[in-house]
Amino acid sequence: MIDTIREPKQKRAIEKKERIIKEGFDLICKEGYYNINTQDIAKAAGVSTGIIYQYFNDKYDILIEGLEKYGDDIFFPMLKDKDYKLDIDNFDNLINKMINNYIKNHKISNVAHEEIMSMIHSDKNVAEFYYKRELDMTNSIKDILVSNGFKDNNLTEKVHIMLGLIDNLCHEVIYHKHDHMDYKIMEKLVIDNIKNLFKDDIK
Amino acid sequence: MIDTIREPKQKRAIEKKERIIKEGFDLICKEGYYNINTQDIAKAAGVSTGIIYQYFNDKYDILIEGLEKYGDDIFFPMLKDKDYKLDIDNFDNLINKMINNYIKNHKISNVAHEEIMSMIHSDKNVAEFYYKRELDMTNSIKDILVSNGFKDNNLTEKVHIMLGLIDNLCHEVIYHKHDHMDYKIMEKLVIDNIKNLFKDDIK
Amino acid sequence: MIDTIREPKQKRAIEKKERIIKEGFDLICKEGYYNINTQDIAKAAGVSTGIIYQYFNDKYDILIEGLEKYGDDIFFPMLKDKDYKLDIDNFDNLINKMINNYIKNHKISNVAHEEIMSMIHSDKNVAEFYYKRELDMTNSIKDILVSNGFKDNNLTEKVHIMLGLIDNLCHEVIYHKHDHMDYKIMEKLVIDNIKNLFKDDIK
Amino acid sequence: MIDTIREPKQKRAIEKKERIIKEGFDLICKEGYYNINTQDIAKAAGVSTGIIYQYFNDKYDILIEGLEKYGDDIFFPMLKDKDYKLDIDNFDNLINKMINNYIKNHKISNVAHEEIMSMIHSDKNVAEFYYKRELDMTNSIKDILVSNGFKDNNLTEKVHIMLGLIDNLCHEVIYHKHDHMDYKIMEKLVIDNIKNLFKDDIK
DNA sequence: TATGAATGAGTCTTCATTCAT
DNA sequence: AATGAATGAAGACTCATTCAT
Repeated sequence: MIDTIREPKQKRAIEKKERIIKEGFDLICKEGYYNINTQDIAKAAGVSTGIIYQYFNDKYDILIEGLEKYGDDIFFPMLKDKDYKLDIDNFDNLINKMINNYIKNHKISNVAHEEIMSMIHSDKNVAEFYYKRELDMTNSIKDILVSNGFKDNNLTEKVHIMLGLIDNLCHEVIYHKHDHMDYKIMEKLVIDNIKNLFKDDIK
Repeated sequence: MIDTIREPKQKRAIEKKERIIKEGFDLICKEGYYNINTQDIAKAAGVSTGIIYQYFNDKYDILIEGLEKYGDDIFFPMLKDKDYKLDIDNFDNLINKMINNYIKNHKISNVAHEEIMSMIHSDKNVAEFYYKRELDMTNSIKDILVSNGFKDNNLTEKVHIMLGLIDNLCHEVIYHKHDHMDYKIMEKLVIDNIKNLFKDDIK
Repeated sequence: MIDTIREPKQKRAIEKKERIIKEGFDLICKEGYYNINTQDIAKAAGVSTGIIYQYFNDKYDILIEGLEKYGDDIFFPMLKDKDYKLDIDNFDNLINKMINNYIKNHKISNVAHEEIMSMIHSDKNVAEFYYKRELDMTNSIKDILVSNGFKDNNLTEKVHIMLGLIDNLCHEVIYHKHDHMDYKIMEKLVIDNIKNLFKDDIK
Repeated sequence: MIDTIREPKQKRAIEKKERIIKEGFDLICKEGYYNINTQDIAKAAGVSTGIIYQYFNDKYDILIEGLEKYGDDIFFPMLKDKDYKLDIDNFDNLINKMINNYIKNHKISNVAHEEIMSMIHSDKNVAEFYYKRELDMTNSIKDILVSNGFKDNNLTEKVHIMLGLIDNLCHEVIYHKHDHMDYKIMEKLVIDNIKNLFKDDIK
């Protein structure tokens, strides 16, 4: 039949669509995609179930649009942070900033993080989104380094490894609670390692 | 609910329960927890749907028991590999062996890997299982190193970082296909990094 | 329910109502009453969904008004054909003309025909409409015959039977495709039969 | 996923499936396919909604299976009537018998008749079923005539026309109530016509 | 023990109709 | 008069779990 998805033009309608995405994505992140239903989303967004299907093809659509809209906030808020570019007076600063950012970030959207991470492993589109942004992030960091005088000697690969190290560290710090792991030491080791990684490129 | 779960005593009954765990876990890994139903599991195991509820509280139980029984095969097959302990004539060998193992392993149970990884991020019990085994693995490697003369200088933390590096590398190699990433280089960088990590401890 | 149906007075409003009837009836005929929705109709008519309910009580109303306005075009276009009256130089001509008309007619609005036929069998009002017009048609033919000198010897019944014969023939010719049926023969037989029917009345 | 339609093996299950078909088809015939829902059917059959989907792919399936099982009873009960073959002592008898049968038949399952007739015009599979059985009926009558000494001189076509005449007559008698139509006369005319149709073939 | 038929609450989605603007 | 956003009841269908045998 006729395509019934409407792109809202009016301000109120746009706000409503936004609200559905925001609240829907939020619920999905908090409770899990399979644990919430369209009625929950409608209720959370303060709309009727029907309206959802005028703005979205299906429940899955809400997830995807939510991801596009809020995914960066959860996974790569640095991508949006203009200041990021500026204050790399020394390398340690950058690393420290990144670690702190990652941790802060994980802590803020702890659950969301995990639920979406979950879908990265089970849903093609979510995975695609994530890996694309991960690459953006990698390139973004690389650019910062280059513009700070780093030699581009396999920089992409190095940055990618660095991000992995940081991500693992943060994940460990926040979730694992492997009791006998000394996170202060671990952080120091990771920083040393990153520095070693770039030792020949740094200006 | 009255607890009617029976622990099978007879050989045939035990085999039946095993079969449910094996086939059920297999299906869950291949298709995803939410994409298979108890009938599918029953059919695959060659039993009736009813019998499932004499051995398990619910569908979720099958996942958990499957994880306990087969989780190591998927995530940490090295833990069961006796030979692992023996042939570390030099450090490079160990690292190489681990990388190859990880990759082989990922490739063999690619889908299972991803589906369970997904649940690690959304299910507390699965996560708990995973992190516990990850620690076992860490300790196991640590023991190997110690018994090969490594100094225990924050060894736990170092091994953990190493495992993270390897895991990230392998994941990248197998899934990401970030086109412009040079994986040969990346592998070299990772190995160098690991060596740097242990540079003061190696005998 | 408060009766808020407005009979449009202004030219533009009248045109709008007409358009809803025309396009709505068209869609219903083409796709089936249950397969189109009011949004489809509104879109096809170039109006808003809301306005429909100012001119019609409900979706069903559109069908009925469409039927009244366009039903004859689909089922009994001869009723509107002025020339019909004139050129019956001989009886064979009339029969042939009718058969050809029926077939042409079926072919033109093939789908509409079937969809409305369907409703004749399931909807009282549609049935009523159809049978009334069928009677009009019968009487109209009867008048033509009488004005051409036929004796009125159970003419109504005979014309009715004739129309049934023609309708069946045409339906068979167009739809059935009963492979081993010889339609040329069938047509001849039907014509013979009709002639036999009127053998004592013809002038 | 795995195909879940079950063909019931146990007596009780078979009976249940039968009951769903019978009551479901009945409801569809009485109320119209679009006016009943699966819950109605389940309730009428004394089962749960879930069980329906173990025996049928969907609601539509019930219609089709009902048609296959009970369609003949509604449209062509003569096809099942063994006595039909025997007592054609004269032609008038056959015709009379057929007319009476048609009428009785229409009267018994009046509504069913109409609802299914409706679907013949809007659903391909229903149409296909009907036309196939109509042909069976035609051939069956033809065989009876041949075995009673009729010459096969375009017999198929003639029988088809005859059936059309009878069907129209009966339909008129039962539904139309065209007040000023004399059905006694009409019946006589139809019989005469049929006889004329076969005048050269009768023994 | 075991079967597999049966349950029915719960899911996503549609759409005639209403309502705020 | 007109718009089109919004409603929410209703529909088809699924599936973890229970139950009669």
